[in-house]
Amino acid sequence: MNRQEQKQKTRRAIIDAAYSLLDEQRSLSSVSLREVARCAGIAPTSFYRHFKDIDELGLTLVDEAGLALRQLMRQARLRIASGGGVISTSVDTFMEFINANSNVFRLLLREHTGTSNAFRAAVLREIQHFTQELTDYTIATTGLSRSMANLQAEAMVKLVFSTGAEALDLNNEQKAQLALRVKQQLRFISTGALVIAEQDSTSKR
Amino acid sequence: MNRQEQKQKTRRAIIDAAYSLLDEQRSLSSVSLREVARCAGIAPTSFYRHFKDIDELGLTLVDEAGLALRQLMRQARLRIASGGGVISTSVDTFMEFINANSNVFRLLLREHTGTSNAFRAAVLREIQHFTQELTDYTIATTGLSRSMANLQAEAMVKLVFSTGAEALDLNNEQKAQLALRVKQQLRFISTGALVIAEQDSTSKR
DNA sequence: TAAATTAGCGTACAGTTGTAAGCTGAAAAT
DNA sequence: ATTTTCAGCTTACAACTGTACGCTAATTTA
Repeated sequence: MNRQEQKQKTRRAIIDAAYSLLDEQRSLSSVSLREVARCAGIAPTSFYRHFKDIDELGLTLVDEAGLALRQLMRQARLRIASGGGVISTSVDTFMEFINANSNVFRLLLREHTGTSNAFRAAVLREIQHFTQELTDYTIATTGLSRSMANLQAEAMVKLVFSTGAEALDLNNEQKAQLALRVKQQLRFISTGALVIAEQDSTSKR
Repeated sequence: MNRQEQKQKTRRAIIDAAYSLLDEQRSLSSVSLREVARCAGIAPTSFYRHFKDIDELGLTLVDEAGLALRQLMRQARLRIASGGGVISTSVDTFMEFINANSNVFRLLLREHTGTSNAFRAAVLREIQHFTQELTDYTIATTGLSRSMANLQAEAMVKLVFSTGAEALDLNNEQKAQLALRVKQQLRFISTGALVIAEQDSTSKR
């Protein structure tokens, strides 16, 4: 085996070890370098051959998590194209993501309100990316103004993330009920934005 | 001075010390018993005369923070009674709270998505309390059904908390803009809920 | 006044942490 | 074939953690 290949493999082992440590009870800031190293099967000091800090590893994890989210969005768009309501399909996709990658989503949630400025900023960037794409989609499909579409998208993303956080602690049946609730709530936002946009445009004439 | 009084005073010192340590960079789980003791001006072991754990202290903090929130809600209701829109007044009150008690709000935010089940549950209870009162208020002022009012209130609370989290990192001007945005978004929800409720009732006839 | 209670302290210990220093052996470069 | 590079190791250390144990001095109780 190549030297570079071997190094990449170890790097993967470190990243996977970190993910596996991020269960319900642990956050990035409470995971120690030695613990990660132990779990990855390397000596503590070997960690430095791959990352400068635990923080550098953390940023890598956030980036990977963000990438997973973006892939999720693409998947959702594909499903919409092949029929099914926008809201319903998006929520279902999101919920599936949370189920399948709960540790990844938990990471984003925790670091979103976490103690590291760098991590917070990184997560915020990912969420804004998320919002941006939803804004564009909204403009294209509803003809709303950019500012209105952006307001609507932002509200929706915040609501969905907030609901996702709640879903993490629930069983499957409760998750299904929660999904129904959030779909209805998203319809409130979408309908409200539409009505208010109409009001604004007619009152100006 | 009484012995009990003295003990209460020290207990306060411990609690205040913990709050003062909870700045942008620290969370409850990263604050050590020794650190709190040091900051409160007592010996590490004296901590145990007041709390069994660091966790017991944490729960006390969450409870106090929740109480502060409930007081905030009462204050907001008073202001609404003396004129001013419900939404606008509530958001302004909330934003003032975040400004004046940022460490308290940060505590709630962090522990809401944090690593301790007990803390998460405690924060969740406070938020549900918050939602419940808004639901009742909505029923009383709009005549919406309980289920619709509850959906609306839940969405609003999640949106406001989410926005509050974002506001923590911003300067005053940005906060003001954010407040405007969230007010508009809340109107989306309120209007949408109303319209959909009407649609539902007419379609049934 | 004598006895009991107790808030707070000092000492101590075992366990953890991050990371500095230098070694080894195998892969890569010359 | 020889040298260089470098991923991973072992050892080591100082700093920090939670908390057990027992003492002290002051307040409270009897």
